[in-house]
Amino acid sequence: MPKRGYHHGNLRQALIDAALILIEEKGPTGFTLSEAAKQAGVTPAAVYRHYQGRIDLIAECARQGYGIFADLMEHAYQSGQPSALAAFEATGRAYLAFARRFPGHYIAMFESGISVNRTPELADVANRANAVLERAATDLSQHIPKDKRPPASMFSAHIWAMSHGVVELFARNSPGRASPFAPEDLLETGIGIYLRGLGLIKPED
Amino acid sequence: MPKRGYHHGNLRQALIDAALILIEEKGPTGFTLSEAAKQAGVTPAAVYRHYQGRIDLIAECARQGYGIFADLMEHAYQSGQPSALAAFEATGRAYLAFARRFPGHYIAMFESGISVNRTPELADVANRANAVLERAATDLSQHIPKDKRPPASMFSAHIWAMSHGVVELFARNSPGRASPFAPEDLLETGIGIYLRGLGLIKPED
DNA sequence: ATTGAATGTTAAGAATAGTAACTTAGGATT
DNA sequence: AATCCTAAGTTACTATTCTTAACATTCAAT
Repeated sequence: MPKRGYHHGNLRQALIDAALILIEEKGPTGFTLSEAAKQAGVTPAAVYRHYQGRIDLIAECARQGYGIFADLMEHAYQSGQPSALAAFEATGRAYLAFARRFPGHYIAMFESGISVNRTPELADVANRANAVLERAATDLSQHIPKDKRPPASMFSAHIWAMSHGVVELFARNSPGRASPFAPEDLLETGIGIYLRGLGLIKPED
Repeated sequence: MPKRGYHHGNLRQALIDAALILIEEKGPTGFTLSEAAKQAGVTPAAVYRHYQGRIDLIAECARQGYGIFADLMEHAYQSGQPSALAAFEATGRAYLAFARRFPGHYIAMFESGISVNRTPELADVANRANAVLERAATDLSQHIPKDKRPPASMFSAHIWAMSHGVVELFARNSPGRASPFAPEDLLETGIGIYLRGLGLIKPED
């Protein structure tokens, strides 16, 4: 931990780190720019040297989050190759694992109200993540007869929706909405049933 | 519209109405208690005669939302009787219809970070909504052989997750995350494939 | 008519967001 | 090495918001 003089040295990232912790603790609503500045050991006004304001700070959290997310999904996809099914399932698991492991990023990305079209850069990295899932879906689609095959983008949208829904409803510590099942199980069984519906895995599992 | 004197007459509800519009426009984060008060034509301090603060105001929006939600789901369920499948599908459609028609309520319920266990009253009404979906799932489950039947609560959790995911990702005007499909189609096809996976509808549809 | 409770308002505090003007440190150029 | 430019902080200030406390008004029941 480098002793800090007048200049911080790495304030830009320190603010992100502080914001991520605060977002995780108190939600994207519940933290103030001043708090993030204090966490980083700096006056509130210093933040404006690096970000346009509070929202811009959250947007950068989201941007970094999408980057990590896309990398994880990509890695999971590769790890399942050459089996299209294994790759697909690993990608699904990676979704939930990311939400668990990077809650601050996840919230900034999906629960903060930041539009993904805020900047072209943000849109790009978000598309990259989306593309991995869609590719996994496309690969797997090949095993469905062409005439009964839903568009890969629809396939991937379904999976994304279920994954996101499980995360939002059951993986966050939403007291009261707790289901008796672990989110991982919920997602795995849900996707399993869905894939069976597409004829991609056998009835007996 | 009654001319307003010193006393408002129905401030409690007027604040809710104002908050719902503001939530819809600017998100649960983006509106201030003062704005809601101004909308209702009253000073900020007056709000505290009826609510403990901003969060409490949002919580009441959520509570009313759950009430409407449960009623709609209940009605949809009844409308599909006596067919378990029709009732189930109507219930699913009602979910999305509610999100579309009452966006402010929906956001207060699911995107505001309000815990459903904030008050016993809130928990009750939320459970009532949940119970409808679970009952629809239970009914439909009867058509699955007992040994291959997933628990109804899991079944309903899957459907809820997919519904919620579709709403969050594709039904809100999330620019950039727009899919080429209408949310209604996405949900209907998604649930259709899922039900097929359970053997509840025939392969040829 | 009087009184009490409910429902407003004004006034005042602390905190926050954001802006402007000033200060310091460090690096490049000479 | 001395100088100067720029990046990155600070302090100081205003406007807005949240929240409480004290005061004012209306309504309804005696």
